[in-house]
Amino acid sequence: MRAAERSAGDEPLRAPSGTHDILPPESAVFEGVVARFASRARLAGYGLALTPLFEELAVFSRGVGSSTDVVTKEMYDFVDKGGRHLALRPEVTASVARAYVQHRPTLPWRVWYWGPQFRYERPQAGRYRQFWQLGAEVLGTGDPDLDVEVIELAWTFCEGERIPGLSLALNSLGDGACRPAYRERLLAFLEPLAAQLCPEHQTRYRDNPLRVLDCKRPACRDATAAAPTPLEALCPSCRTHFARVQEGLASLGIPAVVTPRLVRGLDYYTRTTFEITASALSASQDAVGGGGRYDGLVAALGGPETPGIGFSLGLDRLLLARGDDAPAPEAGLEAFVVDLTGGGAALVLTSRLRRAGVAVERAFDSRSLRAQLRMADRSGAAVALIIGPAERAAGEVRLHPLRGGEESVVAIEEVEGALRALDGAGERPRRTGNEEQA
RNA sequence: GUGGCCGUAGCUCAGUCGGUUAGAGCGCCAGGUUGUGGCCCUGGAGGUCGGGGGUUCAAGUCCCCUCGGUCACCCCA
Repeated sequence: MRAAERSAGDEPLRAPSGTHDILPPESAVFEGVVARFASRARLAGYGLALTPLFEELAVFSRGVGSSTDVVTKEMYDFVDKGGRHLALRPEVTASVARAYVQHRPTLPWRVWYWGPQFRYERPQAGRYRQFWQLGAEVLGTGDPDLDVEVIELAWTFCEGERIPGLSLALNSLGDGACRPAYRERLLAFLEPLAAQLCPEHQTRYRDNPLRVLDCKRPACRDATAAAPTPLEALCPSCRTHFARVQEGLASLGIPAVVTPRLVRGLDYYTRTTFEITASALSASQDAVGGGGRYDGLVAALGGPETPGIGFSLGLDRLLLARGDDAPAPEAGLEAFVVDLTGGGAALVLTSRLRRAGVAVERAFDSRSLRAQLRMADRSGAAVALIIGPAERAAGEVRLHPLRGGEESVVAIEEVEGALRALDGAGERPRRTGNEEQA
């Protein structure tokens, strides 16, 4: 079945598999989360970085690592009309590092971001082909205090979003000094056990032995029960760094759980790595976010040796973990214009009010008064502004409160003042009956 | 990539052993009230029963294929 044939059929068009529409009113929840993250990030000195949704393939193959699943099987890559080999971004950290190399802003450089990412995987609950992330990255300092600060931002933000059952896993993977030696040691350990590993890792363990530690299949779990962990192989400076990160987290009251087998799927991590999980998510997709230090990434992309650390949070999963409390938000409308004279009066009045900063809607198609008032009621507006032939002739507007109150008539030039007055009065809850009668 | 479950109206679903013109609730539209929303009442619009093939006098219902959705494995956010 060719794609062309498939789309030529007369089946209704729908969003591609693994993507989903985020529409009102739920989209307002999404919007709110992003806005709260933005303000937290700003407090900590981060600026917004908007990098392209697609990059040269090499940004990811060299940045993320050519043996990772993300790069080998999950990338949406394509050749454009100019023959460039591009890929939709499967994550953002590598893009940020590329942007740093390209523009060389002064260090330390703190940026936050949000936007969609793409991975070609089989969709399931909490896992999409286009998914949304919030994240932050800091380049230019290897100070462990920064690790603490970055983890704190991720952690306190999740807490602030009232996600139930949060926990924080922490590990250190070592650096350029101790990791290669550890890798050899692990390989030597795995070599004689290869036949006992799960089918997938029987050959793959050579490319990326650390991943075997993280494999959830019983075969690998049993075979590696006694395997050395990166933590016990840390060199002195990595050990000191990790100790200070733990101290710092403790001093802020952040409950990190040291998890020696936490590996994570991207190759660029060095030293500190962490993952935030939520018990409300299904056991296998319980990560709402994760991150870590990547002191070699910038150099791998052709820049100078520059340490860095960051994290990203899955927006879709954040919302999923928080449950369906999606607070159907009000439209926020102040007024709804009901025009019984053909619509021209509404056209002029809504325009005038909107220019004055009043949130206002109207009906179209010259519908009946009853129909227009029904729309006004459902719109959530506080008041209907009725213009019939009589009002129009007199240069007036009838103010009809929709949530209780007395109807009144004002000169059309004074509508804004009257709305303001009503708004002021509404601040003291005055229930004048009229709502919910048995 | 592998496996389980599910496809009937915009939404949630019913549809008996295969049997007449495929139903309900919600939503939407109109009217009840010639200028007053919600509640109530009446009426209306809206369906390739996912698609194709087969069995049968007869298929929403049984069989095969296919497409789509969903959940899980794997991996990750």
